[in-house]
Amino acid sequence: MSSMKKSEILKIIGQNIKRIRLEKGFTQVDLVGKIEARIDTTNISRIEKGRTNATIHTLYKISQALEVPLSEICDVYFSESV
Amino acid sequence: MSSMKKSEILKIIGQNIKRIRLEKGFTQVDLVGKIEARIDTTNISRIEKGRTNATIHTLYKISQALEVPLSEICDVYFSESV
DNA sequence: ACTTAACTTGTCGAATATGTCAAGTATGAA
DNA sequence: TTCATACTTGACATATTCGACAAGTTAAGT
Repeated sequence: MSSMKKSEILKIIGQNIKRIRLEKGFTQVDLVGKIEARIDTTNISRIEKGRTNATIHTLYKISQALEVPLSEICDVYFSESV
Repeated sequence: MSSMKKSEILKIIGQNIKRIRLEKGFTQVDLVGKIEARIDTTNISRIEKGRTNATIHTLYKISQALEVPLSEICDVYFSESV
């Protein structure tokens, strides 16, 4: 399990975001409202679905809205055997 | 310190990567050689310098080459007071 | 001074992320 | 059924990433 495919990474990131968002009881619209920086539900939906390879700044904005560290969103398993 | 500017985030991410890379004694060329996935030193340099808003997949590839979890690269301080 | 290695930076083209808008789906309540 | 809320998806325009190549810079060693 040395390196995951791109689609797998994106899916995991998206699942992380959706899981945290639901745990906190937020809707996608809530997230958009919580941050001054521009972002919209279309993109959030696509990221949660793993359909888009988000930039780190977009993920940072989402982490701010979710009130979690960016690193929590980026929590993808790691294997030492590269 | 509720939300950092885009340029600040990118700079921190870049510093993380460069610090880890140097700690491990790798050159940028080393990194490129360590992963089968295509990536080049031009982009690594720009990311380390905070000049480019990298996608999560690119950062993942770099994390693989650095042999650290993606979340370590994405370690940006978090403030509860959003 | 010269060479080499490591890194930076500019440019180019192709691919794609993002915001915006519109339309569609799903669910639940009245 | 009707309405509202939440989410998804497609299309479009704009901006930017990313790989590539070339050229420039910096630092260390001989």
